[in-house]
Amino acid sequence: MAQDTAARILEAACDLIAEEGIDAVRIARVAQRAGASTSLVHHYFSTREELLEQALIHSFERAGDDRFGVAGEVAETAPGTAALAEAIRESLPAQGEQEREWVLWVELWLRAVREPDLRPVANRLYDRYREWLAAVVRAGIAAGDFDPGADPEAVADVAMAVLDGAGVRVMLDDPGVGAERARALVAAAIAPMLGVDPDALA
Amino acid sequence: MAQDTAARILEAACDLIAEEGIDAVRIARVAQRAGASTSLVHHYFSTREELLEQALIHSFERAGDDRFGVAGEVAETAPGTAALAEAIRESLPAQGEQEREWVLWVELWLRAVREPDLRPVANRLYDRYREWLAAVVRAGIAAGDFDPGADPEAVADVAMAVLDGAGVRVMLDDPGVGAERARALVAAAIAPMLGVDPDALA
DNA sequence: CGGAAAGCTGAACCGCTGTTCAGGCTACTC
DNA sequence: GAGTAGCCTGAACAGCGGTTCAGCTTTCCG
Repeated sequence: MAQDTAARILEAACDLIAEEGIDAVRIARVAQRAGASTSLVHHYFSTREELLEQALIHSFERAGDDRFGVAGEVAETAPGTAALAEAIRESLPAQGEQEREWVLWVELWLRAVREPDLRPVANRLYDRYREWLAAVVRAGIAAGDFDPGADPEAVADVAMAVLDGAGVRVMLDDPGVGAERARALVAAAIAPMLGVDPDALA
Repeated sequence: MAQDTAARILEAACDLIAEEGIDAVRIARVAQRAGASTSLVHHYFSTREELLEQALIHSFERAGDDRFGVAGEVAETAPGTAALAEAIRESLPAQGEQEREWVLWVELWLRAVREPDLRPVANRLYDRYREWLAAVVRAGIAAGDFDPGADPEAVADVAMAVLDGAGVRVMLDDPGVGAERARALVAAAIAPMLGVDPDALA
Protein backbone atom coordinates (compact mmCIF):
# COMPACT_ATOMS: atom_id res chain seq x y z
CA MET A 1 0.00 0.00 0.00
CA ALA A 2 1.62 3.17 -1.18
CA GLN A 3 -0.22 5.39 1.26
CA ASP A 4 0.87 3.20 4.09
CA THR A 5 4.54 3.10 3.18
CA ALA A 6 4.71 6.83 2.58
CA ALA A 7 3.09 7.44 5.94
CA ARG A 8 5.55 5.12 7.63
CA ILE A 9 8.42 7.03 6.09
CA LEU A 10 6.97 10.33 7.23
CA GLU A 11 6.51 9.02 10.74
CA ALA A 12 10.09 7.84 10.84
CA ALA A 13 11.23 11.22 9.59
CA CYS A 14 9.24 13.01 12.31
CA ASP A 15 10.73 10.81 14.98
CA LEU A 16 14.22 11.58 13.81
CA ILE A 17 13.54 15.28 13.45
CA ALA A 18 12.40 15.40 17.05
CA GLU A 19 15.26 13.28 18.29
CA GLU A 20 18.23 14.69 16.45
CA GLY A 21 17.14 17.89 14.79
CA ILE A 22 15.89 18.44 11.29
CA ASP A 23 19.28 19.16 9.81
CA ALA A 24 20.81 16.06 11.29
CA VAL A 25 18.24 13.84 9.61
CA ARG A 26 19.84 11.47 7.10
CA ILE A 27 17.80 9.75 4.46
CA ALA A 28 19.54 6.46 5.18
CA ARG A 29 18.40 6.57 8.80
CA VAL A 30 14.86 7.46 7.88
CA ALA A 31 14.80 4.55 5.50
CA GLN A 32 16.25 2.23 8.08
CA ARG A 33 13.69 3.17 10.71
CA ALA A 34 10.85 2.88 8.23
CA GLY A 35 12.09 -0.52 7.09
CA ALA A 36 12.82 0.64 3.58
CA SER A 37 15.70 1.43 1.27
CA THR A 38 16.95 4.91 0.53
CA SER A 39 15.78 4.46 -3.03
CA LEU A 40 12.26 3.87 -1.83
CA VAL A 41 12.32 7.09 0.11
CA HIS A 42 13.32 8.84 -3.09
CA HIS A 43 10.54 7.02 -4.87
CA TYR A 44 7.98 8.86 -2.77
CA PHE A 45 9.83 12.08 -2.08
CA SER A 46 11.97 13.29 -4.89
CA THR A 47 14.30 15.28 -2.72
CA ARG A 48 15.38 15.42 0.90
CA GLU A 49 13.96 18.90 1.27
CA GLU A 50 10.57 17.71 0.12
CA LEU A 51 10.65 14.80 2.52
CA LEU A 52 11.37 17.06 5.48
CA GLU A 53 8.75 19.58 4.51
CA GLN A 54 6.12 16.90 4.06
CA ALA A 55 7.11 15.36 7.36
CA LEU A 56 6.50 18.61 9.20
CA ILE A 57 3.19 19.13 7.43
CA HIS A 58 2.13 15.57 8.14
CA SER A 59 3.05 15.92 11.77
CA PHE A 60 1.16 19.11 12.39
CA GLU A 61 -1.96 18.23 10.52
CA ARG A 62 -2.14 15.05 12.52
CA ALA A 63 -1.25 16.78 15.78
CA GLY A 64 -4.01 19.30 15.20
CA ASP A 65 -6.51 16.55 14.49
CA ASP A 66 -5.53 14.69 17.64
CA ARG A 67 -5.59 17.63 19.92
CA PHE A 68 -8.33 19.84 18.63
CA GLY A 69 -10.51 17.18 17.11
CA VAL A 70 -11.13 16.59 13.43
CA ALA A 71 -14.49 18.29 13.54
CA GLY A 72 -13.25 20.95 15.92
CA GLU A 73 -15.67 20.06 18.67
CA VAL A 74 -14.76 20.86 22.24
CA ALA A 75 -14.68 18.08 24.76
CA GLU A 76 -17.50 19.13 27.02
CA THR A 77 -16.69 17.02 30.01
CA ALA A 78 -16.39 19.95 32.40
CA PRO A 79 -16.95 23.35 30.86
CA GLY A 80 -15.70 26.35 32.76
CA THR A 81 -12.71 27.06 34.93
CA ALA A 82 -11.64 23.47 35.31
CA ALA A 83 -11.72 22.86 31.57
CA LEU A 84 -9.56 25.89 30.88
CA ALA A 85 -7.08 24.90 33.57
CA GLU A 86 -6.91 21.45 32.06
CA ALA A 87 -6.38 22.86 28.57
CA ILE A 88 -3.49 24.96 29.80
CA ARG A 89 -1.89 22.12 31.63
CA GLU A 90 -1.95 19.74 28.73
CA SER A 91 -0.48 22.36 26.42
CA LEU A 92 2.75 22.68 28.36
CA PRO A 93 5.78 20.51 27.65
CA ALA A 94 5.57 18.55 30.85
CA GLN A 95 5.38 14.92 29.91
CA GLY A 96 7.31 12.96 27.30
CA GLU A 97 4.87 13.03 24.42
CA GLN A 98 4.37 16.78 24.67
CA GLU A 99 8.11 17.28 24.73
CA ARG A 100 8.34 15.67 21.31
CA GLU A 101 5.64 17.93 19.95
CA TRP A 102 7.29 20.99 21.41
CA VAL A 103 10.61 20.20 19.81
CA LEU A 104 8.93 19.72 16.45
CA TRP A 105 7.09 22.94 17.02
CA VAL A 106 10.28 24.93 17.53
CA GLU A 107 11.84 23.23 14.53
CA LEU A 108 8.89 24.42 12.50
CA TRP A 109 9.25 27.97 13.74
CA LEU A 110 12.83 28.14 12.67
CA ARG A 111 12.27 26.51 9.33
CA ALA A 112 9.25 28.63 8.54
CA VAL A 113 11.23 31.80 9.13
CA ARG A 114 13.35 30.94 6.11
CA GLU A 115 10.87 28.98 4.01
CA PRO A 116 7.70 30.98 3.52
CA ASP A 117 6.05 27.86 2.11
CA LEU A 118 5.87 26.48 5.63
CA ARG A 119 4.34 29.52 7.26
CA PRO A 120 0.78 28.62 6.37
CA VAL A 121 1.29 25.31 8.18
CA ALA A 122 2.23 27.11 11.35
CA ASN A 123 -0.44 29.75 10.93
CA ARG A 124 -3.11 27.15 10.37
CA LEU A 125 -2.17 25.29 13.51
CA TYR A 126 -2.27 28.54 15.44
CA ASP A 127 -5.73 29.23 14.06
CA ARG A 128 -7.04 25.88 15.16
CA TYR A 129 -5.41 26.22 18.55
CA ARG A 130 -6.85 29.66 19.03
CA GLU A 131 -10.30 28.55 18.02
CA TRP A 132 -10.09 25.65 20.43
CA LEU A 133 -9.04 27.83 23.35
CA ALA A 134 -11.59 30.48 22.51
CA ALA A 135 -14.30 27.84 22.50
CA VAL A 136 -13.26 26.73 25.97
CA VAL A 137 -13.44 30.32 27.14
CA ARG A 138 -16.85 30.77 25.58
CA ALA A 139 -18.09 27.65 27.27
CA GLY A 140 -16.82 29.04 30.54
CA ILE A 141 -18.65 32.29 29.98
CA ALA A 142 -21.82 30.40 29.14
CA ALA A 143 -21.39 28.37 32.31
CA GLY A 144 -21.18 31.60 34.29
CA ASP A 145 -17.59 31.04 35.42
CA PHE A 146 -16.12 34.01 33.57
CA ASP A 147 -16.93 37.66 33.07
CA PRO A 148 -19.55 37.87 30.29
CA GLY A 149 -17.68 40.85 28.88
CA ALA A 150 -14.48 38.90 28.31
CA ASP A 151 -13.10 38.68 24.79
CA PRO A 152 -12.50 34.97 24.05
CA GLU A 153 -10.21 35.61 21.10
CA ALA A 154 -8.04 38.04 23.03
CA VAL A 155 -7.79 35.65 25.94
CA ALA A 156 -6.84 32.84 23.57
CA ASP A 157 -4.13 34.94 21.92
CA VAL A 158 -2.62 35.98 25.22
CA ALA A 159 -2.80 32.43 26.55
CA MET A 160 -1.08 31.03 23.46
CA ALA A 161 1.66 33.60 23.63
CA VAL A 162 2.39 32.95 27.29
CA LEU A 163 2.21 29.22 26.70
CA ASP A 164 4.73 29.43 23.89
CA GLY A 165 7.06 31.76 25.70
CA ALA A 166 6.92 29.92 29.00
CA GLY A 167 6.99 26.52 27.31
CA VAL A 168 10.30 27.32 25.72
CA ARG A 169 11.79 28.12 29.07
CA VAL A 170 10.50 24.87 30.49
CA MET A 171 12.19 23.06 27.63
CA LEU A 172 15.42 24.89 28.36
CA ASP A 173 15.31 23.68 31.95
CA ASP A 174 15.29 27.25 33.13
CA PRO A 175 15.69 27.06 36.89
CA GLY A 176 13.29 29.99 37.28
CA VAL A 177 10.49 28.60 35.11
CA GLY A 178 9.46 25.01 35.57
CA ALA A 179 6.17 23.50 34.49
CA GLU A 180 4.31 24.74 37.56
CA ARG A 181 5.66 28.27 37.28
CA ALA A 182 4.73 28.29 33.60
CA ARG A 183 1.19 27.35 34.47
CA ALA A 184 1.06 30.11 37.06
CA LEU A 185 2.27 32.67 34.51
CA VAL A 186 -0.51 31.77 32.12
CA ALA A 187 -3.03 32.02 34.92
CA ALA A 188 -1.66 35.38 36.05
CA ALA A 189 -1.94 36.73 32.52
CA ILE A 190 -5.47 35.66 31.64
CA ALA A 191 -7.26 35.51 34.97
CA PRO A 192 -7.80 39.29 35.11
CA MET A 193 -9.14 39.24 31.57
CA LEU A 194 -11.70 36.67 32.67
CA GLY A 195 -12.55 38.37 35.94
CA VAL A 196 -11.48 35.44 38.07
CA ASP A 197 -8.80 34.81 40.64
CA PRO A 198 -5.55 33.33 39.23
CA ASP A 199 -5.69 30.58 41.83
CA ALA A 200 -8.96 29.42 40.33
CA LEU A 201 -7.02 28.25 37.27
CA ALA A 202 -4.60 26.07 39.20
CA MET B 1 45.90 40.92 16.54
CA ALA B 2 44.61 37.55 17.56
CA GLN B 3 41.67 38.83 19.59
CA ASP B 4 40.59 40.96 16.70
CA THR B 5 40.74 38.23 14.10
CA ALA B 6 38.92 35.73 16.29
CA ALA B 7 36.20 38.30 16.94
CA ARG B 8 35.88 39.00 13.23
CA ILE B 9 35.43 35.32 12.56
CA LEU B 10 32.78 35.04 15.25
CA GLU B 11 30.93 38.04 13.87
CA ALA B 12 30.96 36.53 10.41
CA ALA B 13 29.68 33.28 11.82
CA CYS B 14 26.83 35.06 13.60
CA ASP B 15 25.84 36.86 10.44
CA LEU B 16 25.69 33.62 8.53
CA ILE B 17 23.84 31.81 11.27
CA ALA B 18 21.17 34.48 11.20
CA GLU B 19 21.01 34.58 7.43
CA GLU B 20 21.07 30.94 6.48
CA GLY B 21 20.58 28.92 9.64
CA ILE B 22 23.16 27.40 11.89
CA ASP B 23 23.29 24.08 10.11
CA ALA B 24 23.78 25.67 6.74
CA VAL B 25 26.87 27.53 7.90
CA ARG B 26 29.98 26.43 6.02
CA ILE B 27 33.43 27.13 7.35
CA ALA B 28 34.59 28.27 3.93
CA ARG B 29 31.90 30.95 3.85
CA VAL B 30 32.66 32.12 7.34
CA ALA B 31 36.31 32.42 6.40
CA GLN B 32 35.46 34.26 3.22
CA ARG B 33 33.28 36.79 4.99
CA ALA B 34 35.87 37.31 7.71
CA GLY B 35 38.59 37.77 5.12
CA ALA B 36 40.50 34.70 6.19
CA SER B 37 41.29 31.18 5.08
CA THR B 38 39.55 28.09 6.32
CA SER B 39 42.78 27.04 7.96
CA LEU B 40 42.82 30.20 10.00
CA VAL B 41 39.35 29.49 11.27
CA HIS B 42 40.61 26.12 12.40
CA HIS B 43 43.56 27.81 13.98
CA TYR B 44 41.26 29.57 16.42
CA PHE B 45 38.44 27.06 16.67
CA SER B 46 39.51 23.48 16.50
CA THR B 47 36.22 22.18 15.24
CA ARG B 48 33.14 23.48 13.49
CA GLU B 49 30.96 22.67 16.46
CA GLU B 50 33.15 24.74 18.70
CA LEU B 51 33.06 27.65 16.31
CA LEU B 52 29.27 27.65 16.20
CA GLU B 53 28.93 27.32 19.94
CA GLN B 54 31.37 30.14 20.55
CA ALA B 55 29.59 32.26 18.00
CA LEU B 56 26.27 31.90 19.81
CA ILE B 57 27.87 32.65 23.15
CA HIS B 58 29.70 35.65 21.72
CA SER B 59 26.51 36.96 20.18
CA PHE B 60 24.41 36.74 23.29
CA GLU B 61 26.93 38.07 25.71
CA ARG B 62 27.35 41.06 23.45
CA ALA B 63 23.62 41.41 22.83
CA GLY B 64 23.00 41.42 26.55
CA ASP B 65 25.65 44.06 27.11
CA ASP B 66 24.21 46.26 24.37
CA ARG B 67 20.65 46.00 25.45
CA PHE B 68 20.75 45.74 29.19
CA GLY B 69 23.93 47.66 29.79
CA VAL B 70 27.24 46.28 30.98
CA ALA B 71 26.65 47.53 34.49
CA GLY B 72 22.97 46.69 34.38
CA GLU B 73 21.79 50.21 34.90
CA VAL B 74 18.40 51.26 33.63
CA ALA B 75 18.14 54.13 31.23
CA GLU B 76 16.27 56.61 33.34
CA THR B 77 15.13 58.97 30.65
CA ALA B 78 11.46 58.55 31.42
CA PRO B 79 10.66 56.16 34.24
CA GLY B 80 7.14 54.87 34.49
CA THR B 81 4.52 53.89 31.98
CA ALA B 82 6.28 55.38 28.97
CA ALA B 83 9.54 53.62 29.78
CA LEU B 84 7.82 50.26 30.05
CA ALA B 85 5.94 50.81 26.80
CA GLU B 86 9.21 51.68 25.13
CA ALA B 87 10.93 48.60 26.55
CA ILE B 88 8.19 46.40 25.18
CA ARG B 89 8.26 47.98 21.79
CA GLU B 90 11.98 47.64 21.31
CA SER B 91 11.88 44.01 22.35
CA LEU B 92 9.64 42.94 19.51
CA PRO B 93 11.02 41.86 16.14
CA ALA B 94 9.82 44.87 14.25
CA GLN B 95 12.84 46.40 12.59
CA GLY B 96 15.70 44.75 10.76
CA GLU B 97 18.29 44.57 13.52
CA GLN B 98 15.85 43.04 15.96
CA GLU B 99 14.85 40.49 13.36
CA ARG B 100 18.44 39.27 13.25
CA GLU B 101 18.55 38.94 17.01
CA TRP B 102 15.27 37.09 17.06
CA VAL B 103 16.41 34.55 14.53
CA LEU B 104 19.58 33.93 16.52
CA TRP B 105 17.47 33.63 19.60
CA VAL B 106 15.32 30.87 18.14
CA GLU B 107 18.42 29.13 16.83
CA LEU B 108 19.75 29.15 20.37
CA TRP B 109 16.52 27.72 21.77
CA LEU B 110 16.64 24.81 19.42
CA ARG B 111 20.32 24.13 19.88
CA ALA B 112 20.12 24.40 23.64
CA VAL B 113 17.38 21.79 23.77
CA ARG B 114 19.87 19.24 22.51
CA GLU B 115 23.11 20.63 23.90
CA PRO B 116 22.80 21.23 27.62
CA ASP B 117 26.09 23.12 27.50
CA LEU B 118 24.27 25.98 25.85
CA ARG B 119 21.40 26.21 28.29
CA PRO B 120 23.26 28.40 30.75
CA VAL B 121 23.81 30.89 27.95
CA ALA B 122 20.09 31.14 27.35
CA ASN B 123 19.24 31.12 31.03
CA ARG B 124 21.72 33.86 31.75
CA LEU B 125 20.30 36.09 29.06
CA TYR B 126 16.82 35.49 30.43
CA ASP B 127 18.04 36.46 33.88
CA ARG B 128 19.48 39.73 32.66
CA TYR B 129 16.39 40.46 30.62
CA ARG B 130 14.13 39.75 33.56
CA GLU B 131 16.20 41.92 35.86
CA TRP B 132 16.11 44.73 33.35
CA LEU B 133 12.32 44.60 32.94
CA ALA B 134 11.77 44.24 36.66
CA ALA B 135 13.88 47.35 37.22
CA VAL B 136 11.71 49.28 34.79
CA VAL B 137 8.62 48.12 36.63
CA ARG B 138 10.12 49.09 39.98
CA ALA B 139 10.96 52.51 38.65
CA GLY B 140 7.36 52.86 37.52
CA ILE B 141 6.10 51.88 40.94
CA ALA B 142 8.46 54.40 42.54
CA ALA B 143 7.18 57.03 40.13
CA GLY B 144 3.66 56.28 41.25
CA ASP B 145 2.51 55.01 37.85
CA PHE B 146 1.86 51.46 38.95
CA ASP B 147 0.12 49.69 41.81
CA PRO B 148 2.58 49.62 44.73
CA GLY B 149 1.52 46.03 45.43
CA ALA B 150 2.60 44.81 41.99
CA ASP B 151 5.22 42.06 41.85
CA PRO B 152 7.97 43.27 39.48
CA GLU B 153 9.45 39.82 38.93
CA ALA B 154 6.10 38.26 38.11
CA VAL B 155 5.30 41.08 35.70
CA ALA B 156 8.69 40.64 34.07
CA ASP B 157 8.20 36.89 33.66
CA VAL B 158 4.77 37.29 32.14
CA ALA B 159 5.98 40.06 29.87
CA MET B 160 8.92 38.01 28.63
CA ALA B 161 6.74 35.02 27.95
CA VAL B 162 4.20 37.02 25.97
CA LEU B 163 6.98 38.81 24.14
CA ASP B 164 8.58 35.53 23.13
CA GLY B 165 5.34 33.88 22.16
CA ALA B 166 3.98 36.84 20.26
CA GLY B 167 7.36 37.66 18.75
CA VAL B 168 7.53 34.28 17.13
CA ARG B 169 4.20 34.84 15.49
CA VAL B 170 5.33 38.21 14.19
CA MET B 171 8.36 36.51 12.69
CA LEU B 172 6.13 33.93 11.05
CA ASP B 173 4.14 36.70 9.41
CA ASP B 174 1.03 35.47 11.12
CA PRO B 175 -1.82 37.49 9.62
CA GLY B 176 -3.51 37.63 13.01
CA VAL B 177 -0.52 38.83 14.99
CA GLY B 178 1.51 41.69 13.59
CA ALA B 179 3.84 43.91 15.56
CA GLU B 180 1.03 46.12 16.82
CA ARG B 181 -1.16 43.23 17.88
CA ALA B 182 1.82 41.68 19.66
CA ARG B 183 2.34 44.87 21.59
CA ALA B 184 -1.34 44.95 22.52
CA LEU B 185 -1.17 41.37 23.80
CA VAL B 186 1.72 42.19 26.11
CA ALA B 187 -0.17 45.22 27.37
CA ALA B 188 -3.34 43.21 27.93
CA ALA B 189 -1.43 40.62 29.91
CA ILE B 190 0.51 42.87 32.26
CA ALA B 191 -1.65 45.98 32.61
CA PRO B 192 -3.99 44.35 35.13
CA MET B 193 -1.01 43.18 37.15
CA LEU B 194 0.14 46.79 37.34
CA GLY B 195 -3.25 48.25 38.02
CA VAL B 196 -3.26 50.38 34.90
CA ASP B 197 -5.32 50.54 31.73
CA PRO B 198 -3.87 48.53 28.81
CA ASP B 199 -4.14 51.59 26.60
CA ALA B 200 -1.72 53.37 28.88
CA LEU B 201 1.02 51.06 27.62
CA ALA B 202 0.47 51.85 23.94
C1' DC C 1 -1.71 -15.11 -21.04
C1' DG C 2 0.61 -10.74 -22.02
C1' DG C 3 1.99 -6.62 -20.65
C1' DA C 4 2.10 -2.49 -18.29
C1' DA C 5 2.31 -0.06 -14.08
C1' DA C 6 3.61 0.22 -9.33
C1' DG C 7 6.53 -0.95 -5.49
C1' DC C 8 10.95 -1.76 -4.32
C1' DT C 9 16.11 -2.81 -4.23
C1' DG C 10 21.52 -2.77 -4.31
C1' DA C 11 25.21 -0.64 -5.97
C1' DA C 12 27.73 2.94 -7.78
C1' DC C 13 28.55 7.87 -8.46
C1' DC C 14 30.18 12.23 -7.19
C1' DG C 15 30.14 16.68 -5.15
C1' DC C 16 30.63 18.97 -1.07
C1' DT C 17 33.04 20.21 3.04
C1' DG C 18 35.46 19.48 7.51
C1' DT C 19 39.91 18.60 8.58
C1' DT C 20 44.93 18.01 8.11
C1' DC C 21 49.57 19.00 6.69
C1' DA C 22 53.71 21.20 5.40
C1' DG C 23 55.48 25.27 5.22
C1' DG C 24 55.91 30.62 4.62
C1' DC C 25 55.94 35.23 6.68
C1' DT C 26 56.34 38.50 10.46
C1' DA C 27 57.90 40.05 14.82
C1' DC C 28 59.90 39.71 18.89
C1' DT C 29 63.73 38.11 21.98
C1' DC C 30 68.38 36.78 23.43
C1' DG D 1 71.94 37.52 13.47
C1' DA D 2 69.83 33.34 14.88
C1' DG D 3 66.16 31.26 16.88
C1' DT D 4 61.46 30.92 18.21
C1' DA D 5 56.70 31.67 18.63
C1' DG D 6 52.52 33.34 16.63
C1' DC D 7 49.77 34.24 12.62
C1' DC D 8 48.44 32.71 8.37
C1' DT D 9 48.06 30.15 3.74
C1' DG D 10 47.21 26.77 -0.33
C1' DA D 11 46.58 22.37 -1.48
C1' DA D 12 45.33 17.83 -0.76
C1' DC D 13 42.75 14.18 1.73
C1' DA D 14 38.88 11.47 2.95
C1' DG D 15 34.39 10.32 4.15
C1' DC D 16 29.73 11.27 4.34
C1' DG D 17 25.45 11.20 2.13
C1' DG D 18 22.09 12.76 -1.52
C1' DT D 19 21.02 11.25 -5.83
C1' DT D 20 20.86 8.24 -9.94
C1' DC D 21 20.30 4.08 -12.49
C1' DA D 22 19.30 -0.36 -14.14
C1' DG D 23 16.60 -3.92 -13.12
C1' DC D 24 13.81 -7.23 -10.08
C1' DT D 25 9.25 -8.66 -8.23
C1' DT D 26 4.40 -8.19 -7.67
C1' DT D 27 -0.09 -6.72 -8.87
C1' DC D 28 -3.57 -5.50 -11.71
C1' DC D 29 -6.33 -5.54 -15.89
C1' DG D 30 -7.95 -6.55 -20.58
